[in-house]
Amino acid sequence: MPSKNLTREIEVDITSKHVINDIDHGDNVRVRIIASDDNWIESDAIAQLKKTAELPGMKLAVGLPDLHPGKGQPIGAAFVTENIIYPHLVGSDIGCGMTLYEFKKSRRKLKFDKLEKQLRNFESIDEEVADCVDSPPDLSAFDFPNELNKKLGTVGGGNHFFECQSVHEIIDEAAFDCINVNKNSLFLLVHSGSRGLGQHILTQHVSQYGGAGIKDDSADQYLLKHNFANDWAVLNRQVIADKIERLVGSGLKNILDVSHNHVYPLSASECEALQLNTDQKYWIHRKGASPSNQGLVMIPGSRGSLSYLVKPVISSNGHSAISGFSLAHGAGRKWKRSDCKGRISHRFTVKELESTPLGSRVICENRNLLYEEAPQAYKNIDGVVSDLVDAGLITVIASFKPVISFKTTRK
DNA sequence: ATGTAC
Repeated sequence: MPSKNLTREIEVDITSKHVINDIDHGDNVRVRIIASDDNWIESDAIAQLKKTAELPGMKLAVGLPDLHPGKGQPIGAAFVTENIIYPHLVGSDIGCGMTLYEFKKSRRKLKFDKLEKQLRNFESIDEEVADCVDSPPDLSAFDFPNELNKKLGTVGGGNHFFECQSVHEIIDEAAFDCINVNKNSLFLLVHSGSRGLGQHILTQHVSQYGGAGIKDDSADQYLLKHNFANDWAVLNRQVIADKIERLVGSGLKNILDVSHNHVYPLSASECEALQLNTDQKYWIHRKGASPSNQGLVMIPGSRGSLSYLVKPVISSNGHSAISGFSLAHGAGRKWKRSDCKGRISHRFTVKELESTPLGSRVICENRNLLYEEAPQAYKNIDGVVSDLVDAGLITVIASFKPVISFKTTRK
């Protein structure tokens, strides 16, 4: 693969703006986009990244190769702040992420026609499964509404999905061997989050404090709720897998779980790697960005393309500070949701959209979602992954091919 | 993304 010019770096001087809340932000903020010149990124997303970088206490704003516009702040971005936390930069789906499993039942015994039929029953057991989760999170600890736990084990809408996959190509044999899975197995990738809970927490926070950030010495309540939502999201993905185990009659072995919407403190060595004053406290906000400092990461493409299992590069001075210890979380949208129906419905029939060029099947009874999540609505994952490779942030272990993608059986 | 908001 030819080496490309990477990292368009923009220095934004915000010294004269926004002196609020006793937070000194006299230093320049660094705004960085990790993308090659041939990776098209919407100008709105770059404008949102720069705008967000002007928030008080901001030290570093990184756009990953899947950067695209969001609601006010961009998606596919990581933000390092000093002594302040911004709940709206985490967003409403706190703890949203990816979990990868290996089906224990051998691939030969998993017939795809039968598997599809079994998975089509996924939502018919929503209630009974949610009601018998072994140790449901204690919502009363924060006065959260009891109904929230009824969503445990549900996928949700938007870009959420689960997908059965097979190994397409192993690029790094040694690293693949370390994962201790069979290359002939079927795999399950689950993408979901904290459903109504994260939404509730953000709404509650905004109604109490407005859109401003919180100084971290008074952020305990938010952080406790945020951590609760992260745990809830991890459990949600686990319960989704439990349902699939039950429907398919195969065990599932967990390989990795990675959240891409959260805020966490940076360690002392990470602060040092970013050349930040270690007397202060620094926070990494990730909005649609995977951590590069927590082990292996799965970067899925659209339902019509490959997903990549990658190993973050650990540089001599720790994990890669250049990207704010973060990676792309997916391909990134190319088209706005509202544009998809108009662009796609006259080109493809529903039947055509229910399978993909890679031969996989799509379970999505909701017409709008079928258009909004069509492969054409997303950028090419290969370019996103090669940008991360060329930036020295990852090495690729293996690629995975979709077999069955599940969105919803509800109209 | 959300048992949305118009």
